[in-house]
Amino acid sequence: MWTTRLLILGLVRWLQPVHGYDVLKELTSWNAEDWAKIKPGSVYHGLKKLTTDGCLEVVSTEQVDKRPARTSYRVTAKGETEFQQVLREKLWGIEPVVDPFFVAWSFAPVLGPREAAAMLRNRAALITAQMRQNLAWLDVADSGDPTAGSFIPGHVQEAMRLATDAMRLTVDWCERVAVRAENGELGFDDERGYSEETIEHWRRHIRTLPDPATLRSSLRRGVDEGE
Amino acid sequence: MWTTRLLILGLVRWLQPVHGYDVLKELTSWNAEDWAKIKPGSVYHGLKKLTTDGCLEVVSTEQVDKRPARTSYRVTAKGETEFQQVLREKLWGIEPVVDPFFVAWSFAPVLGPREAAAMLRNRAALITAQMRQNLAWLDVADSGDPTAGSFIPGHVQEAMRLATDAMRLTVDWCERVAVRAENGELGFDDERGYSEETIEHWRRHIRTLPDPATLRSSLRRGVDEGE
DNA sequence: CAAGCGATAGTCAACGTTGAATAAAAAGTA
DNA sequence: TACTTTTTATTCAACGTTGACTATCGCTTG
Repeated sequence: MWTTRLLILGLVRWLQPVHGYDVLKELTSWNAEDWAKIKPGSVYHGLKKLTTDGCLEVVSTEQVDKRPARTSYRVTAKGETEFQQVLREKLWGIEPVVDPFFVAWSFAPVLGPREAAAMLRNRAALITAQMRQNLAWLDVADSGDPTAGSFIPGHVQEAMRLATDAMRLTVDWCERVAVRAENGELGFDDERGYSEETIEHWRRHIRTLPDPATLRSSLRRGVDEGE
Repeated sequence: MWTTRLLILGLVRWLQPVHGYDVLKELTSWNAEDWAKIKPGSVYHGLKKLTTDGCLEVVSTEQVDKRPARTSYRVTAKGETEFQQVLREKLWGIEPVVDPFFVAWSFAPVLGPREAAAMLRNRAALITAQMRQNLAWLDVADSGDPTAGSFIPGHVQEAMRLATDAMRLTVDWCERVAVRAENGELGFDDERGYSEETIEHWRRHIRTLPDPATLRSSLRRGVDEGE
């Protein structure tokens, strides 16, 4: 994906000279593994690919003691051009967003009206919880004393605000559609309803919300003294 | 991605017995290449993988004349179990949505306040146009005479409605943030503004909206007689 | 009637992604 | 002090994705 490549190129450009692990740490502090689905293995591959493509160059390969060698990179002129080019191509264009939920939702009629409604209400609850975390996060970012600065750039805060509003929308949608499902207005096959126990069974197998502590740790960097 | 696998499994389950090309055609009629980012190559691979995993089985391999042989599939008991299992796992759980725009947006400060504002307004315009197409689409689905039926299932219509509302939200966000960017409230570096010409240059290189005809053809199946 | 084009039906090599493995130092803990 | 866990730093084989390719049939169009 271009997202992986742009993210790496942009981070090297910003932090240069850097080695892979530092890029990785920065990405982790951005929580990018979540919202950009980028994994460690891809970062190292990306750095090597960008290098063979002439967008990055190796600054040094230092070895301290017996630890693994660290290779440092910096962007070349070609890399800078590609960065500017791709950044604008992606910002000025539009691209459909894939919400994996709606892939599964295509087959929602299989659930039948009762389970579908229960599922949607469960979803509303989960998303509401996430939304609250976002709101708390934005609260901290807002009220962080402006001198020390809350290290969360304004444009990132705005992105978070949009995400939060989108969640609110989704929650309302879930509740509205749950009602429609129950009322048989979506044409779901009534025969296939599942018992309360089945639903409880599935509910138990669901991954819970990401640990609030995880989220907070990614925040720590900016608000350490805030507690 | 699990989306590819579930989509294929679900479609074979629904259309069985089917061969690859028919699954492909169905996916195309769903416009799935857009909203699920699934490509032909992946479909054939997916069918083979699901077969070696014991979720599908080959019904027949018929050869008509000298045309390429068509392999037909049907789901096994194991496949049915996996379908039910995965479907619920994904519907009852939540998973972060990746909006590639926000990957690029991370580097928005590079644009400077002027280009950022112009970019956001351009984005608002593009998304507004898409939104109008969605609204027109929903209009047709709504007013399609209920006897012949508009062949667009209620739950799909609802999904489209949410997507449309999310677009409205995004458009407002773009316009609001454009103003903030211009007012220097986002801390973008002022030095890096780009001239009108540069902006015009980039604008010219941007992919335009998907051809309305494409969208309409995916609709044809349901509303052929509507024109 | 030949040429061209789209639909039919699928294969495959090249590429990107990812989980797992490696391995040593530093930090925590009993 | 001895033990375990975490952090540092990266490699790699296995797997999934994708664009490009093959090849035939049927339909239109000049």
